[in-house]
Amino acid sequence: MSNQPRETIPAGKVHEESGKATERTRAKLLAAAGEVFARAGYYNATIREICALAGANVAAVNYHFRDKLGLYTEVLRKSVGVPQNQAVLKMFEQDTPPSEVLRHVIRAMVQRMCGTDRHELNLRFQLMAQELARPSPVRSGVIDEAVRPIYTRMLALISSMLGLPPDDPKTRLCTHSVVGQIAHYVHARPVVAQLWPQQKMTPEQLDQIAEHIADFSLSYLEKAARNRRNKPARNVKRRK
Amino acid sequence: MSNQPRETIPAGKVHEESGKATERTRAKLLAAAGEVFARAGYYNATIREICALAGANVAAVNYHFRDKLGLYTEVLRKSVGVPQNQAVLKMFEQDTPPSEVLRHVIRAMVQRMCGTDRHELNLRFQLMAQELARPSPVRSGVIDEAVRPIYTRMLALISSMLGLPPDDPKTRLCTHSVVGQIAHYVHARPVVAQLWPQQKMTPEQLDQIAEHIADFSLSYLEKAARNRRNKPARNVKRRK
DNA sequence: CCAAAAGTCAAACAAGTGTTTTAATCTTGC
DNA sequence: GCAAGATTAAAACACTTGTTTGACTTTTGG
Repeated sequence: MSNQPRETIPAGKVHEESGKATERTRAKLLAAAGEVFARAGYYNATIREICALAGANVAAVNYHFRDKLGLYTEVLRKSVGVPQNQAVLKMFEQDTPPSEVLRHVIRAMVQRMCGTDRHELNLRFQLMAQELARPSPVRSGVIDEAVRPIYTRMLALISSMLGLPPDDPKTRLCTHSVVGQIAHYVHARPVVAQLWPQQKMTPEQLDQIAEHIADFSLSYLEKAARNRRNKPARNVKRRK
Repeated sequence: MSNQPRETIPAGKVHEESGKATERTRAKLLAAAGEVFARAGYYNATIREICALAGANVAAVNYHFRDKLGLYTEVLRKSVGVPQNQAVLKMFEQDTPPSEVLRHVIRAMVQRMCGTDRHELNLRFQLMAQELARPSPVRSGVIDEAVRPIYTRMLALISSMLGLPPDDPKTRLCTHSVVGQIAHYVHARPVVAQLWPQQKMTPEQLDQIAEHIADFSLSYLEKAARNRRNKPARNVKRRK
């Protein structure tokens, strides 16, 4: 009896991006979910918010994806499995000195994790960052498929700079030092904002942060590499 | 219902556990809440878990403290306002070279934040760490009263090492680099555990981590200080 | 000793969440 | 065109959480 209470599909979008209405709902849900999950993380995101953003009913999530976790998993698969993914890993195989490669990688991670726009490529990193801070039920899989590839290459890169095996504790520690500096600006953002109000996370400032992290890290890495080259038979040891 | 809303909690009571039963309940609640809040953070902690640990009824929280936030605030006040607090800040005024002070501070923060036992002193740092990752409604106050004092001294310390003003962007960036490395092991603990299973966070390994973070950071800080001393009129700039 | 206040307890309440149901609507194949 | 299936919608459900209630028990002050 009742006319459609709220705006049904506006007349003009009969032939949208992908033809069938059902596929459009699915796509809109995925897009909205990516947005919300990337901003709020798995637990803080609510299905109702995602559906409101997508203009869909809450039951749509259960129909198209099994449940919240199914939707999240699909978002991850879309985000992790895309070919651009390879572009990220290609960063590690540039034809430049390792220090420059590291600098590029750091800059990319800072911009993608801290930036506010969530297009395709950034999404992956922002989801990863959320997973770092508040692991979802699929944490293990996310880490293995999304985090570990980058982590492994990071280990390899730093390993080559240090002249140590990739699984040497020192290599690990250095890698975590680099990643930790980056992740800090993502995780502790509200705290940083209060302690350092001038820091507004503009693209220019993000670049400055990235440059600093690179400088800060390379100082140790290059020194350790020099020490290692001079006396390659023993551990790097220079304090006290 | 006759209680005036937002009445402050009776803070002057200093009776210990041996006192009346009511004070004992209060004390047990505070202890349990400290434990749970430090482990799970404000949002993940539940009143029911706290009360179960304290052996009290859920209504006790609303009776003795106004609500969950009142309990949390009281835990913070107990933890932040204690005289041991000063001991932490004293670390910054040791009669040793700045680099050694920094090393001590880093070691203390790593052990206190990452350790599993939650006695008095560790509590403060673990609560701070939780507040860094997932700010509670009283975030602003916590930062001003608990985080900022340490942050300010850290800025001052690194400022003195760099020969730059405490609010120089470089000083800020370096401070965040140090803190970020530490916080990473707290926030991303499950991820680190999966990527680096050998890392068990034993006291010995925590010490190794702390030493590394100090070495890693001092490399840049001391080099920057040297460069600054040699040409004090211009910015530190040495790459490319 | 005993009432009144303070404190405790089990239970209920209120609000938010993910999920399911049921019916209505749309799409599709014949 | 139309019935069967696919999709959507509104409401209800189940569960968790913080909070409150009202009866009960303990403590307190005279």
